[in-house]
Amino acid sequence: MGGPTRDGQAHATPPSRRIAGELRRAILDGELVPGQRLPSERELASKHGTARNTARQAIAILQAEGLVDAQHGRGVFVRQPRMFLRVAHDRYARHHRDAGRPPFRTEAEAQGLVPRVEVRAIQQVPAPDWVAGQLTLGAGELVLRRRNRYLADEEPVELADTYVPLMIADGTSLMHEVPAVGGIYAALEQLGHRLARIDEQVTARMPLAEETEALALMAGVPVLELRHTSYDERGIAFEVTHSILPADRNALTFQLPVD
Amino acid sequence: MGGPTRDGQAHATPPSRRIAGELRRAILDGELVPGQRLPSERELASKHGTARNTARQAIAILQAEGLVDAQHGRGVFVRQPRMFLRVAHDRYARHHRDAGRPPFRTEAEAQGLVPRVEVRAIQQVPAPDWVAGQLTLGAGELVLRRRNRYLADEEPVELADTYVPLMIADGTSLMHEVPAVGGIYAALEQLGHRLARIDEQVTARMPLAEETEALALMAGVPVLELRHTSYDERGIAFEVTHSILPADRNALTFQLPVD
DNA sequence: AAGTGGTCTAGACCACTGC
DNA sequence: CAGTGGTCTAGACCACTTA
Repeated sequence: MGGPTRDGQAHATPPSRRIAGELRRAILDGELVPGQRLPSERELASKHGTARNTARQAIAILQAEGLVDAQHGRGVFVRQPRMFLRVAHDRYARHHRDAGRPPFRTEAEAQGLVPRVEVRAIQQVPAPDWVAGQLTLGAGELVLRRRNRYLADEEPVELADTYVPLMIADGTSLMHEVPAVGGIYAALEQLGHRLARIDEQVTARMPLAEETEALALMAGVPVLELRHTSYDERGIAFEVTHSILPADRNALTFQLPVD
Repeated sequence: MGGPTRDGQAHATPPSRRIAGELRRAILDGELVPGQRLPSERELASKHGTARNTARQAIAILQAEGLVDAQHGRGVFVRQPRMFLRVAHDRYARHHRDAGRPPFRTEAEAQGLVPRVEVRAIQQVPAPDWVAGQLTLGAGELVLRRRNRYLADEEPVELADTYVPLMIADGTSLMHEVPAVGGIYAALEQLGHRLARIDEQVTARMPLAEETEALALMAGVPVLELRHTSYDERGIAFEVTHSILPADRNALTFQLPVD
Protein backbone atom coordinates (compact mmCIF):
# COMPACT_ATOMS: atom_id res chain seq x y z
CA MET A 1 0.00 0.00 0.00
CA GLY A 2 0.96 3.56 0.38
CA GLY A 3 0.56 6.19 -2.26
CA PRO A 4 1.69 9.70 -1.49
CA THR A 5 -1.70 10.70 -0.12
CA ARG A 6 -2.12 7.98 2.45
CA ASP A 7 -1.24 10.41 5.22
CA GLY A 8 -3.58 13.05 3.88
CA GLN A 9 -0.91 15.08 2.10
CA ALA A 10 -2.18 15.49 -1.43
CA HIS A 11 0.60 15.68 -4.02
CA ALA A 12 3.34 15.10 -1.47
CA THR A 13 6.71 14.08 -2.89
CA PRO A 14 6.76 10.27 -3.11
CA PRO A 15 9.27 8.51 -0.85
CA SER A 16 11.49 7.36 -3.73
CA ARG A 17 11.91 10.93 -4.95
CA ARG A 18 12.43 12.18 -1.43
CA ILE A 19 15.23 9.69 -0.84
CA ALA A 20 16.76 10.54 -4.24
CA GLY A 21 16.54 14.22 -3.37
CA GLU A 22 18.38 13.76 -0.09
CA LEU A 23 21.15 11.76 -1.72
CA ARG A 24 21.40 14.22 -4.62
CA ARG A 25 21.80 17.12 -2.22
CA ALA A 26 24.50 15.24 -0.32
CA ILE A 27 26.39 14.58 -3.55
CA LEU A 28 26.11 18.10 -4.92
CA ASP A 29 27.06 19.59 -1.54
CA GLY A 30 30.11 17.37 -1.38
CA GLU A 31 29.02 15.39 1.69
CA LEU A 32 29.36 12.34 -0.50
CA VAL A 33 32.55 12.64 -2.51
CA PRO A 34 33.30 11.03 -5.89
CA GLY A 35 34.17 7.38 -5.50
CA GLN A 36 32.41 7.08 -2.16
CA ARG A 37 29.91 4.27 -1.64
CA LEU A 38 26.28 5.05 -0.92
CA PRO A 39 24.38 3.08 1.73
CA SER A 40 23.16 -0.22 0.30
CA GLU A 41 19.62 -0.49 -1.02
CA ARG A 42 18.64 -2.57 1.99
CA GLU A 43 20.14 -0.06 4.41
CA LEU A 44 18.37 2.86 2.73
CA ALA A 45 15.08 0.96 2.78
CA SER A 46 15.20 0.15 6.49
CA LYS A 47 16.49 3.61 7.41
CA HIS A 48 13.54 5.23 5.62
CA GLY A 49 11.02 2.58 6.55
CA THR A 50 10.24 1.58 2.98
CA ALA A 51 10.42 -1.55 0.87
CA ARG A 52 13.72 -2.27 -0.81
CA ASN A 53 12.21 -1.58 -4.23
CA THR A 54 11.44 1.96 -3.15
CA ALA A 55 15.03 2.64 -2.15
CA ARG A 56 16.07 0.99 -5.37
CA GLN A 57 13.87 3.37 -7.35
CA ALA A 58 15.61 6.30 -5.66
CA ILE A 59 18.97 4.95 -6.82
CA ALA A 60 17.59 4.53 -10.34
CA ILE A 61 16.69 8.23 -10.43
CA LEU A 62 20.23 9.25 -9.52
CA GLN A 63 21.64 6.80 -12.01
CA ALA A 64 19.55 8.29 -14.81
CA GLU A 65 20.95 11.69 -13.86
CA GLY A 66 24.46 10.36 -14.22
CA LEU A 67 25.32 11.12 -10.59
CA VAL A 68 26.00 7.58 -9.40
CA ASP A 69 27.24 4.33 -10.79
CA ALA A 70 25.90 0.98 -9.59
CA GLN A 71 28.34 -1.92 -9.56
CA HIS A 72 26.96 -5.41 -9.29
CA GLY A 73 28.00 -7.07 -6.06
CA ARG A 74 30.01 -4.07 -4.90
CA GLY A 75 27.68 -1.17 -4.28
CA VAL A 76 26.56 2.18 -5.62
CA PHE A 77 29.23 4.86 -5.93
CA VAL A 78 29.31 8.59 -6.52
CA ARG A 79 30.56 8.97 -10.06
CA GLN A 80 34.15 9.99 -10.64
CA PRO A 81 34.80 12.88 -13.02
CA ARG A 82 36.37 11.23 -16.03
CA MET A 83 39.30 12.04 -18.20
CA PHE A 84 38.49 14.54 -20.86
CA LEU A 85 39.62 14.24 -24.44
CA ARG A 86 39.29 17.61 -26.09
CA VAL A 87 39.00 17.41 -29.81
CA ALA A 88 40.90 20.52 -30.74
CA HIS A 89 39.85 22.89 -33.49
CA ASP A 90 42.99 22.29 -35.48
CA ARG A 91 42.83 18.52 -35.62
CA TYR A 92 42.52 18.65 -39.40
CA ALA A 93 45.43 21.04 -39.96
CA ARG A 94 47.64 20.09 -42.86
CA HIS A 95 50.83 20.26 -40.87
CA HIS A 96 49.67 17.28 -38.81
CA ARG A 97 48.75 15.38 -41.94
CA ASP A 98 52.02 16.20 -43.63
CA ALA A 99 53.75 14.83 -40.57
CA GLY A 100 51.86 11.55 -40.96
CA ARG A 101 49.58 12.14 -37.97
CA PRO A 102 45.88 11.39 -38.48
CA PRO A 103 43.46 13.59 -36.49
CA PHE A 104 42.76 11.11 -33.72
CA ARG A 105 46.40 10.33 -33.14
CA THR A 106 47.18 14.04 -32.99
CA GLU A 107 44.57 14.57 -30.30
CA ALA A 108 45.44 11.60 -28.17
CA GLU A 109 49.18 12.17 -28.17
CA ALA A 110 48.74 15.85 -27.35
CA GLN A 111 47.15 14.67 -24.12
CA GLY A 112 49.62 11.95 -23.34
CA LEU A 113 47.24 9.11 -24.17
CA VAL A 114 48.03 6.02 -26.18
CA PRO A 115 45.80 5.94 -29.25
CA ARG A 116 44.50 2.79 -30.88
CA VAL A 117 42.21 2.39 -33.85
CA GLU A 118 40.11 -0.70 -34.45
CA VAL A 119 38.81 -1.18 -37.97
CA ARG A 120 35.44 -2.84 -37.43
CA ALA A 121 34.33 -3.11 -41.05
CA ILE A 122 35.07 -1.90 -44.58
CA GLN A 123 32.00 -2.31 -46.76
CA GLN A 124 30.07 -0.98 -49.70
CA VAL A 125 26.62 0.09 -48.53
CA PRO A 126 23.73 2.18 -49.85
CA ALA A 127 24.26 5.79 -48.79
CA PRO A 128 22.06 6.84 -45.86
CA ASP A 129 19.93 9.91 -46.62
CA TRP A 130 22.13 12.37 -44.81
CA VAL A 131 25.27 11.02 -46.46
CA ALA A 132 23.74 11.08 -49.92
CA GLY A 133 22.65 14.66 -49.36
CA GLN A 134 26.06 15.86 -48.29
CA LEU A 135 27.88 14.04 -51.08
CA THR A 136 25.19 14.92 -53.66
CA LEU A 137 24.63 11.30 -54.59
CA GLY A 138 21.44 9.57 -55.57
CA ALA A 139 19.57 8.16 -52.58
CA GLY A 140 20.68 4.60 -51.97
CA GLU A 141 23.71 4.85 -54.26
CA LEU A 142 26.58 2.66 -53.07
CA VAL A 143 29.33 4.26 -51.01
CA LEU A 144 32.39 2.98 -49.18
CA ARG A 145 31.81 2.80 -45.44
CA ARG A 146 34.66 2.37 -42.99
CA ARG A 147 33.56 1.66 -39.42
CA ASN A 148 36.18 2.43 -36.82
CA ARG A 149 36.38 2.38 -33.07
CA TYR A 150 38.89 4.64 -31.36
CA LEU A 151 40.47 3.98 -27.99
CA ALA A 152 42.65 6.14 -25.77
CA ASP A 153 44.64 4.20 -23.21
CA GLU A 154 42.43 1.24 -24.17
CA GLU A 155 39.24 3.06 -23.21
CA PRO A 156 36.77 3.45 -26.08
CA VAL A 157 36.21 7.14 -26.86
CA GLU A 158 34.63 7.21 -30.32
CA LEU A 159 32.71 5.21 -32.90
CA ALA A 160 33.10 6.66 -36.38
CA ASP A 161 31.53 5.69 -39.70
CA THR A 162 33.33 7.32 -42.61
CA TYR A 163 31.70 7.43 -46.05
CA VAL A 164 33.48 8.06 -49.33
CA PRO A 165 31.85 7.92 -52.79
CA LEU A 166 32.85 4.81 -54.72
CA MET A 167 33.78 7.02 -57.64
CA ILE A 168 36.58 8.32 -55.46
CA ALA A 169 37.47 5.27 -53.39
CA ASP A 170 37.12 2.40 -55.85
CA GLY A 171 40.37 0.67 -56.60
CA THR A 172 42.36 2.76 -54.14
CA SER A 173 44.10 2.05 -50.88
CA LEU A 174 40.96 3.29 -49.10
CA MET A 175 39.40 -0.10 -49.73
CA HIS A 176 42.10 -1.76 -47.64
CA GLU A 177 42.59 -1.91 -43.94
CA VAL A 178 45.43 0.56 -43.63
CA PRO A 179 45.03 3.11 -46.38
CA ALA A 180 48.31 4.99 -46.02
CA VAL A 181 50.63 6.64 -43.60
CA GLY A 182 48.76 9.62 -42.21
CA GLY A 183 45.32 8.07 -42.35
CA ILE A 184 42.54 8.39 -44.87
CA TYR A 185 42.87 12.16 -45.12
CA ALA A 186 46.42 11.77 -46.35
CA ALA A 187 45.24 9.08 -48.76
CA LEU A 188 42.43 11.28 -50.05
CA GLU A 189 44.83 14.14 -50.52
CA GLN A 190 47.13 11.93 -52.56
CA LEU A 191 44.13 11.18 -54.74
CA GLY A 192 43.76 14.87 -55.44
CA HIS A 193 41.16 15.78 -52.84
CA ARG A 194 42.82 18.56 -50.93
CA LEU A 195 40.93 19.41 -47.74
CA ALA A 196 39.95 23.07 -47.75
CA ARG A 197 36.93 23.36 -45.48
CA ILE A 198 35.03 21.25 -43.00
CA ASP A 199 31.46 21.44 -41.85
CA GLU A 200 30.48 19.94 -38.51
CA GLN A 201 27.14 19.52 -36.81
CA VAL A 202 26.89 18.52 -33.17
CA THR A 203 23.98 17.25 -31.12
CA ALA A 204 23.49 14.75 -28.30
CA ARG A 205 21.14 11.94 -27.33
CA MET A 206 21.01 8.87 -25.16
CA PRO A 207 22.90 5.89 -26.58
CA LEU A 208 21.26 2.87 -28.15
CA ALA A 209 21.94 -0.48 -26.52
CA GLU A 210 24.53 -1.31 -29.19
CA GLU A 211 26.43 1.92 -28.55
CA THR A 212 26.29 1.44 -24.81
CA GLU A 213 28.14 -1.81 -25.28
CA ALA A 214 30.67 -0.71 -27.89
CA LEU A 215 31.62 2.36 -25.85
CA ALA A 216 31.40 0.71 -22.42
CA LEU A 217 29.03 3.46 -21.31
CA MET A 218 27.67 3.72 -17.82
CA ALA A 219 24.02 4.46 -17.13
CA GLY A 220 23.06 8.10 -17.44
CA VAL A 221 25.81 9.07 -19.89
CA PRO A 222 24.63 10.60 -23.17
CA VAL A 223 26.58 10.53 -26.43
CA LEU A 224 27.62 13.38 -28.66
CA GLU A 225 26.64 12.85 -32.28
CA LEU A 226 29.02 14.58 -34.68
CA ARG A 227 28.32 14.84 -38.38
CA HIS A 228 31.37 15.91 -40.34
CA THR A 229 31.75 16.82 -44.02
CA SER A 230 35.03 17.51 -45.84
CA TYR A 231 35.13 19.88 -48.82
CA ASP A 232 37.90 20.36 -51.35
CA GLU A 233 39.09 23.64 -52.80
CA ARG A 234 36.30 23.66 -55.38
CA GLY A 235 33.72 23.34 -52.62
CA ILE A 236 32.90 19.74 -53.46
CA ALA A 237 32.22 17.35 -50.58
CA PHE A 238 34.34 14.22 -50.84
CA GLU A 239 33.97 12.56 -47.42
CA VAL A 240 31.55 12.50 -44.51
CA THR A 241 31.95 10.98 -41.08
CA HIS A 242 29.29 10.17 -38.51
CA SER A 243 30.81 9.94 -35.04
CA ILE A 244 29.39 8.85 -31.71
CA LEU A 245 31.33 10.06 -28.66
CA PRO A 246 30.72 9.38 -24.96
CA ALA A 247 29.79 12.76 -23.53
CA ASP A 248 31.61 12.13 -20.25
CA ARG A 249 34.92 11.68 -22.04
CA ASN A 250 34.69 14.24 -24.82
CA ALA A 251 34.36 17.95 -25.36
CA LEU A 252 34.59 19.46 -28.81
CA THR A 253 36.28 22.81 -29.26
CA PHE A 254 35.92 25.24 -32.12
CA GLN A 255 37.69 28.50 -32.79
CA LEU A 256 36.16 30.71 -35.44
CA PRO A 257 37.03 34.08 -36.88
CA VAL A 258 34.04 36.42 -37.09
CA ASP A 259 33.35 38.41 -40.26
CA MET B 1 10.64 -16.13 -8.10
CA GLY B 2 11.99 -16.20 -11.55
CA GLY B 3 15.52 -15.25 -12.30
CA PRO B 4 16.88 -15.67 -15.79
CA THR B 5 18.28 -19.10 -15.03
CA ARG B 6 15.14 -20.71 -13.69
CA ASP B 7 14.66 -22.55 -16.96
CA GLY B 8 18.24 -23.66 -17.04
CA GLN B 9 19.46 -20.98 -19.45
CA ALA B 10 22.43 -19.40 -17.76
CA HIS B 11 22.88 -15.72 -18.59
CA ALA B 12 19.76 -15.59 -20.74
CA THR B 13 18.45 -12.11 -21.50
CA PRO B 14 16.00 -11.18 -18.74
CA PRO B 15 12.34 -10.77 -19.81
CA SER B 16 12.32 -7.00 -19.23
CA ARG B 17 15.25 -6.52 -21.59
CA ARG B 18 13.78 -8.92 -24.08
CA ILE B 19 10.52 -6.97 -24.18
CA ALA B 20 12.42 -3.68 -24.44
CA GLY B 21 14.49 -5.14 -27.26
CA GLU B 22 11.41 -6.16 -29.23
CA LEU B 23 9.80 -2.77 -28.85
CA ARG B 24 13.07 -0.99 -29.70
CA ARG B 25 13.42 -2.97 -32.89
CA ALA B 26 9.84 -2.17 -33.85
CA ILE B 27 10.46 1.53 -33.30
CA LEU B 28 13.77 1.65 -35.16
CA ASP B 29 12.35 -0.41 -38.02
CA GLY B 30 9.40 1.94 -38.31
CA GLU B 31 6.74 -0.59 -37.39
CA LEU B 32 5.83 1.77 -34.59
CA VAL B 33 5.82 5.29 -35.97
CA PRO B 34 6.43 8.51 -34.02
CA GLY B 35 3.35 9.54 -32.07
CA GLN B 36 1.94 6.02 -32.02
CA ARG B 37 0.85 4.50 -28.73
CA LEU B 38 2.55 1.40 -27.41
CA PRO B 39 0.50 -1.40 -25.85
CA SER B 40 -0.34 -0.59 -22.23
CA GLU B 41 1.83 -1.99 -19.47
CA ARG B 42 -0.92 -4.41 -18.51
CA GLU B 43 -1.32 -5.59 -22.10
CA LEU B 44 2.42 -6.13 -22.50
CA ALA B 45 2.55 -8.03 -19.24
CA SER B 46 -0.24 -10.44 -20.10
CA LYS B 47 0.98 -10.88 -23.68
CA HIS B 48 4.44 -11.88 -22.42
CA GLY B 49 3.21 -13.76 -19.38
CA THR B 50 5.01 -11.55 -16.87
CA ALA B 51 4.07 -9.34 -13.96
CA ARG B 52 3.12 -5.77 -14.76
CA ASN B 53 6.27 -4.48 -13.10
CA THR B 54 8.37 -6.43 -15.57
CA ALA B 55 6.65 -4.86 -18.55
CA ARG B 56 6.98 -1.55 -16.78
CA GLN B 57 10.73 -2.05 -16.45
CA ALA B 58 10.94 -2.63 -20.21
CA ILE B 59 9.21 0.71 -20.80
CA ALA B 60 11.64 2.38 -18.38
CA ILE B 61 14.57 1.15 -20.45
CA LEU B 62 13.15 2.69 -23.62
CA GLN B 63 12.36 5.88 -21.77
CA ALA B 64 15.94 6.19 -20.56
CA GLU B 65 17.03 5.79 -24.17
CA GLY B 66 14.78 8.66 -25.17
CA LEU B 67 12.80 6.51 -27.58
CA VAL B 68 9.40 6.80 -25.90
CA ASP B 69 7.51 9.26 -23.81
CA ALA B 70 5.13 8.11 -21.05
CA GLN B 71 2.09 10.29 -20.44
CA HIS B 72 0.19 9.81 -17.22
CA GLY B 73 -3.30 8.52 -17.86
CA ARG B 74 -2.85 8.48 -21.63
CA GLY B 75 -0.25 5.91 -22.54
CA VAL B 76 3.30 5.49 -23.76
CA PHE B 77 4.10 7.00 -27.13
CA VAL B 78 6.93 6.75 -29.64
CA ARG B 79 8.71 10.04 -29.34
CA GLN B 80 8.12 12.63 -32.05
CA PRO B 81 11.20 14.09 -33.70
CA ARG B 82 11.17 17.65 -32.45
CA MET B 83 11.70 20.88 -34.18
CA PHE B 84 15.35 21.54 -34.64
CA LEU B 85 16.92 24.90 -34.04
CA ARG B 86 20.26 24.91 -35.77
CA VAL B 87 22.62 27.42 -34.35
CA ALA B 88 24.35 28.41 -37.55
CA HIS B 89 28.04 29.11 -37.83
CA ASP B 90 27.46 32.70 -38.82
CA ARG B 91 25.20 33.68 -35.99
CA TYR B 92 27.78 36.19 -34.78
CA ALA B 93 28.38 37.78 -38.18
CA ARG B 94 28.60 41.54 -38.09
CA HIS B 95 26.03 42.07 -40.80
CA HIS B 96 23.36 40.66 -38.49
CA ARG B 97 24.52 42.85 -35.65
CA ASP B 98 24.65 45.92 -37.84
CA ALA B 99 21.09 45.18 -38.83
CA GLY B 100 20.06 45.14 -35.17
CA ARG B 101 19.60 41.38 -35.00
CA PRO B 102 21.05 39.61 -31.96
CA PRO B 103 22.28 36.03 -32.58
CA PHE B 104 19.26 34.25 -31.14
CA ARG B 105 16.78 36.37 -33.05
CA THR B 106 18.73 35.77 -36.25
CA GLU B 107 18.54 32.02 -35.75
CA ALA B 108 14.90 31.84 -34.80
CA GLU B 109 13.63 34.05 -37.56
CA ALA B 110 15.66 32.21 -40.17
CA GLN B 111 13.57 29.17 -39.26
CA GLY B 112 10.25 30.91 -39.10
CA LEU B 113 10.01 30.75 -35.31
CA VAL B 114 8.93 33.53 -33.00
CA PRO B 115 11.81 34.33 -30.64
CA ARG B 116 11.36 35.53 -27.10
CA VAL B 117 13.99 36.31 -24.49
CA GLU B 118 13.31 36.24 -20.77
CA VAL B 119 15.79 38.10 -18.61
CA ARG B 120 15.88 36.02 -15.42
CA ALA B 121 18.47 38.01 -13.50
CA ILE B 122 21.13 40.70 -13.82
CA GLN B 123 23.59 40.46 -10.96
CA GLN B 124 27.14 41.01 -9.86
CA VAL B 125 28.62 37.69 -8.78
CA PRO B 126 32.07 36.24 -8.06
CA ALA B 127 33.48 34.83 -11.28
CA PRO B 128 33.28 31.02 -11.47
CA ASP B 129 36.67 29.38 -12.10
CA TRP B 130 36.14 28.79 -15.78
CA VAL B 131 34.90 32.34 -16.35
CA ALA B 132 37.80 33.86 -14.43
CA GLY B 133 40.23 31.80 -16.45
CA GLN B 134 38.81 32.86 -19.79
CA LEU B 135 38.59 36.54 -18.86
CA THR B 136 41.97 36.47 -17.05
CA LEU B 137 40.48 37.77 -13.84
CA GLY B 138 41.42 36.93 -10.30
CA ALA B 139 39.46 33.97 -8.93
CA GLY B 140 36.31 35.20 -7.26
CA GLU B 141 36.56 38.70 -8.72
CA LEU B 142 33.14 40.25 -9.29
CA VAL B 143 31.64 40.07 -12.77
CA LEU B 144 28.34 41.02 -14.32
CA ARG B 145 26.12 38.01 -14.89
CA ARG B 146 23.04 38.17 -17.08
CA ARG B 147 20.84 35.05 -16.89
CA ASN B 148 18.54 34.62 -19.86
CA ARG B 149 16.06 32.05 -21.01
CA TYR B 150 15.34 31.81 -24.72
CA LEU B 151 12.10 30.57 -26.22
CA ALA B 152 11.13 29.76 -29.80
CA ASP B 153 7.39 29.70 -30.41
CA GLU B 154 7.07 29.78 -26.61
CA GLU B 155 9.05 26.56 -26.18
CA PRO B 156 12.20 26.94 -24.06
CA VAL B 157 15.29 26.17 -26.13
CA GLU B 158 18.21 27.65 -24.17
CA LEU B 159 19.39 28.81 -20.78
CA ALA B 160 22.35 31.18 -21.04
CA ASP B 161 24.49 32.87 -18.41
CA THR B 162 26.55 35.66 -19.90
CA TYR B 163 29.51 37.10 -17.97
CA VAL B 164 31.20 40.47 -18.62
CA PRO B 165 34.00 41.94 -16.50
CA LEU B 166 32.77 44.82 -14.35
CA MET B 167 35.61 46.92 -15.69
CA ILE B 168 33.84 46.78 -19.03
CA ALA B 169 30.21 46.68 -17.99
CA ASP B 170 30.04 49.01 -15.00
CA GLY B 171 27.97 52.11 -15.61
CA THR B 172 26.91 51.02 -19.09
CA SER B 173 23.63 49.93 -20.61
CA LEU B 174 24.70 46.32 -20.02
CA MET B 175 23.61 46.71 -16.41
CA HIS B 176 20.03 47.37 -17.54
CA GLU B 177 17.42 45.03 -18.79
CA VAL B 178 17.53 45.94 -22.46
CA PRO B 179 21.06 46.99 -23.25
CA ALA B 180 20.61 48.32 -26.76
CA VAL B 181 19.13 47.58 -30.12
CA GLY B 182 20.98 44.58 -31.46
CA GLY B 183 21.60 42.91 -28.12
CA ILE B 184 24.61 42.88 -25.88
CA TYR B 185 27.04 42.25 -28.71
CA ALA B 186 25.99 45.50 -30.34
CA ALA B 187 26.30 47.22 -26.97
CA LEU B 188 29.77 45.77 -26.40
CA GLU B 189 30.83 46.85 -29.84
CA GLN B 190 29.69 50.40 -29.14
CA LEU B 191 31.89 50.27 -26.07
CA GLY B 192 34.86 49.56 -28.28
CA HIS B 193 34.95 45.76 -28.02
CA ARG B 194 34.84 44.69 -31.61
CA LEU B 195 34.18 40.93 -31.95
CA ALA B 196 36.97 39.33 -33.94
CA ARG B 197 37.06 35.69 -32.87
CA ILE B 198 34.98 33.26 -30.87
CA ASP B 199 35.96 30.11 -29.07
CA GLU B 200 33.33 27.47 -28.33
CA GLN B 201 33.48 24.23 -26.40
CA VAL B 202 30.67 21.70 -26.56
CA THR B 203 29.84 18.73 -24.40
CA ALA B 204 26.69 17.03 -23.10
CA ARG B 205 25.31 15.56 -19.90
CA MET B 206 22.01 14.71 -18.25
CA PRO B 207 20.17 17.75 -16.89
CA LEU B 208 19.96 18.68 -13.25
CA ALA B 209 16.49 18.79 -11.73
CA GLU B 210 16.45 22.60 -12.00
CA GLU B 211 17.29 22.49 -15.71
CA THR B 212 14.70 19.82 -16.38
CA GLU B 213 12.10 22.21 -15.07
CA ALA B 214 13.33 25.42 -16.70
CA LEU B 215 13.60 23.73 -20.10
CA ALA B 216 10.50 21.54 -19.79
CA LEU B 217 12.61 18.48 -20.62
CA MET B 218 11.18 15.01 -21.00
CA ALA B 219 12.80 11.92 -19.52
CA GLY B 220 15.79 10.64 -21.42
CA VAL B 221 16.74 13.95 -23.03
CA PRO B 222 20.29 15.18 -22.36
CA VAL B 223 21.43 18.78 -22.57
CA LEU B 224 24.21 20.31 -24.62
CA GLU B 225 26.56 22.43 -22.58
CA LEU B 226 28.13 25.22 -24.64
CA ARG B 227 30.94 27.39 -23.33
CA HIS B 228 31.51 30.44 -25.48
CA THR B 229 34.23 33.11 -25.32
CA SER B 230 34.37 36.33 -27.37
CA TYR B 231 37.72 37.90 -28.29
CA ASP B 232 38.38 41.36 -29.67
CA GLU B 233 40.89 42.27 -32.37
CA ARG B 234 43.73 42.36 -29.87
CA GLY B 235 42.94 38.80 -28.79
CA ILE B 236 41.53 39.87 -25.45
CA ALA B 237 38.49 38.03 -24.13
CA PHE B 238 35.71 40.39 -23.15
CA GLU B 239 32.68 38.15 -22.70
CA VAL B 240 31.87 34.51 -21.95
CA THR B 241 28.56 32.68 -22.09
CA HIS B 242 27.61 29.36 -20.55
CA SER B 243 24.60 27.88 -22.33
CA ILE B 244 22.44 24.84 -21.61
CA LEU B 245 20.45 23.57 -24.59
CA PRO B 246 17.95 20.70 -24.80
CA ALA B 247 19.64 18.18 -27.07
CA ASP B 248 16.40 17.15 -28.73
CA ARG B 249 15.76 20.67 -29.97
CA ASN B 250 19.26 21.84 -30.84
CA ALA B 251 22.10 21.03 -33.15
CA LEU B 252 25.14 23.26 -33.39
CA THR B 253 26.80 23.77 -36.73
CA PHE B 254 30.32 24.92 -37.43
CA GLN B 255 32.04 25.64 -40.70
CA LEU B 256 35.79 25.97 -40.58
CA PRO B 257 38.45 26.66 -43.15
CA VAL B 258 41.38 24.25 -42.90
CA ASP B 259 44.97 25.53 -42.98
C1' DA C 1 -16.49 4.85 -15.02
C1' DA C 2 -12.89 2.69 -17.36
C1' DG C 3 -8.28 2.62 -18.65
C1' DT C 4 -3.67 4.36 -18.22
C1' DG C 5 0.71 5.27 -15.98
C1' DG C 6 3.01 6.21 -11.02
C1' DT C 7 4.18 4.27 -6.85
C1' DC C 8 4.53 1.08 -3.18
C1' DT C 9 4.78 -3.57 -0.51
C1' DA C 10 6.82 -8.02 0.94
C1' DG C 11 8.90 -11.49 -0.50
C1' DA C 12 11.91 -14.36 -3.54
C1' DC C 13 15.93 -16.15 -6.33
C1' DC C 14 19.84 -14.92 -9.08
C1' DA C 15 24.74 -13.19 -10.21
C1' DC C 16 28.66 -10.92 -8.72
C1' DT C 17 32.27 -9.31 -5.31
C1' DG C 18 35.28 -9.79 -1.64
C1' DC C 19 36.69 -11.52 2.75
C1' DC D 1 29.95 -17.29 2.92
C1' DA D 2 27.96 -12.79 3.64
C1' DG D 3 26.67 -8.75 1.40
C1' DT D 4 25.64 -6.32 -2.74
C1' DG D 5 22.95 -5.10 -6.81
C1' DG D 6 19.64 -7.27 -10.69
C1' DT D 7 15.35 -9.11 -11.57
C1' DC D 8 10.86 -10.92 -10.87
C1' DT D 9 6.05 -11.79 -8.71
C1' DA D 10 1.27 -10.63 -7.32
C1' DG D 11 -1.12 -7.57 -5.48
C1' DA D 12 -2.62 -2.83 -4.07
C1' DC D 13 -3.94 2.21 -4.12
C1' DC D 14 -3.25 6.59 -6.28
C1' DA D 15 -3.50 10.39 -10.00
C1' DC D 16 -4.56 11.56 -14.49
C1' DT D 17 -7.12 11.32 -19.02
C1' DT D 18 -10.92 10.31 -21.79
C1' DA D 19 -15.38 9.27 -22.87
